[in-house]
Amino acid sequence: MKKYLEILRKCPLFFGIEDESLIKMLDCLGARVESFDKKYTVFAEGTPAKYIGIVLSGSVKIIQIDYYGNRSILSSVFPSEMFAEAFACANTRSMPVSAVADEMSEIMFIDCDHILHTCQNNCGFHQQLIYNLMKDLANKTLMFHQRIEITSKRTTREKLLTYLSIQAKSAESSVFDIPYDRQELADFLEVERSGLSSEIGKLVKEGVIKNKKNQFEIL
Amino acid sequence: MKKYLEILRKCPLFFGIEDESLIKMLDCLGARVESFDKKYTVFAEGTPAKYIGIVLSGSVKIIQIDYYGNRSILSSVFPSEMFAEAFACANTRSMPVSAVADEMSEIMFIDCDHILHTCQNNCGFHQQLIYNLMKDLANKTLMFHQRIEITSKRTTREKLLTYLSIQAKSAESSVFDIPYDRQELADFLEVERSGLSSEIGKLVKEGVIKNKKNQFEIL
DNA sequence: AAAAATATGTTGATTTTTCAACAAAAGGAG
DNA sequence: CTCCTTTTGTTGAAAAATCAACATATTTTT
Repeated sequence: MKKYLEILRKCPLFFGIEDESLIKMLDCLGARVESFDKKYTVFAEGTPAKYIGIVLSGSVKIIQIDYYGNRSILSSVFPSEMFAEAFACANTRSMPVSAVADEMSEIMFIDCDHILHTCQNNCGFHQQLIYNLMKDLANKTLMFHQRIEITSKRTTREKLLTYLSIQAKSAESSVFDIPYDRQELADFLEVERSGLSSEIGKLVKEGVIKNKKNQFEIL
Repeated sequence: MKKYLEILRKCPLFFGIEDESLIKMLDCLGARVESFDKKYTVFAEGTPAKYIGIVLSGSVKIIQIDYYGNRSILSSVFPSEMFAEAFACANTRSMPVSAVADEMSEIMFIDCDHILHTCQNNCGFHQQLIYNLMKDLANKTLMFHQRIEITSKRTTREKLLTYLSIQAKSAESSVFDIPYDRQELADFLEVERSGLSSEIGKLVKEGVIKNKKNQFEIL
C-alpha cells in the first residue's frame, strides 16, 4: 500500500491523519485495490452500495442511463478523489449510477461499514473518518448545486457558457482543459451532441471563446 | 423549547438521542427559534453559511435565481427536516441558494460550529450529531440524483411523468399531493409554466393521469 | 502506412420549447 | 357577495433543440 501513500494523503477521507496511521488504518479497514481497463465498469447501476471508491490512478466517470438509453454524465473522478461514498454511507440498496473507468485505472475500495462502526481492535480513528466523510459529502452537495446552475439553463449556449466560466474560475485561468470529449460534454450538459458542436463553432466564430479539442479559452 | 420536542425528535440531526439529552443539548448548541411570515426570506443567496435550519412548523422552499432572473426550485422543506446543512458544514462563504417561507413558519437555527467543535462543557453528543449529519448529507445526495433523473429528461412530458412516478412511489399510493403550484412545479422541473399546463391537460385527456389542483393520480 | 473504428462537424427537416398575450378560474379581502 | 388579485389554461408565432444522415477529421489497430 505504501506506493499509494502520495495519492491517499491527498484524499479528503484521510485529511488530518498521519502517514504512519494511514498505513495501519488501511489494513484495519480492509482496503483492497483493483485495476480496471479502459471502459470497464467499476460498479454497475442497480447493485447495492457497500464500498467507497478512491481513484489511485487513471480516472473514472460517474454516469446514469435512463429507461430510453439516454446517458447523463454526473462527474469525472480523478486520483485522490472519492466516489460512491454517498451511496455507501446511505446504505443504498440499488445504486442510481454506474462508474466506468475512463482509462486504465487503479481503484481502492473500502467497506463503508468498516469506517462507520468500530472494529474489534477499537481503533481510534473512526471519529476522524466520519468527520471527514461528512465534510466531503457537504462539498459534494455544493458540486450538485453548481451542476444545477448549469443544467437549469434553457439553451445549449447558456449551459455551455455557464459550464466554461465555472471551469475557468476553478482552473484560475482563462485557458483550461475539460475532462470530456464532445459526446461526454453533451451528456454532462444534458444537450444534443450535434447542437453542442455547432454552438461551439458559433462561439468561436463570434470570438467569444477559442477551442482546440478539449482545451478552451474564454476571451 | 419543550413544545418543539415532538418535531425535533423526528429530525435526522437528533436521531438516536433521548428526549432529556435533546433538551439540554439545544441549550448547549445555542439553538434559537425565529418566525417568518409567508413569502419572507429565511436566508438569502450570497450570504455566508453558518447556521443549520430546522423547520418546526410551516414549510420552506429552497430556490436559486440566476443572472437572468430564472428561478429554479430545489426542494420543499417540511417540519422536522433540515436545510442549509451542507452549506453550513462546508463553511460556504456565499450560499448558492435562498430559502423562502412558504407559509407562516417557525425555524430553529443552530450554529454549525457548535455541532462540529466540542464546547467548554465537553458535552459528549458531538460525535453522534456529526454521524447524524453525515447520514443526512448522504441522503441529500440521493435526493440530488433523483432530481437529475428528472431534469435530465428532454421533454416536459417525460420530466413530468418521471417526477410524478417518483412521487407516487414515495407516497406509496397512486394518488398523492405535490407541494408545488403550477409555476413552482415548472421551476422544479426546469420547464415553461404554460407548456407544463398544456402537457398536464394532454395527459389528463389521454387518460394517463388524473389531476385536481395539487392532487395527482397515475392511472 | 493503410485500414478500420471512432469522434467531430454540418445540414435541413421535424418536434418541442419558449415567449407573449390574453381568457378563465380560483382565492382572498372587505 | 363583490371586487381585486393571483393562478391556471390556451393559443399561435418564434426560437431552439432534437433527430437523422452524412462528410470530414482524428485516433487506433493491424
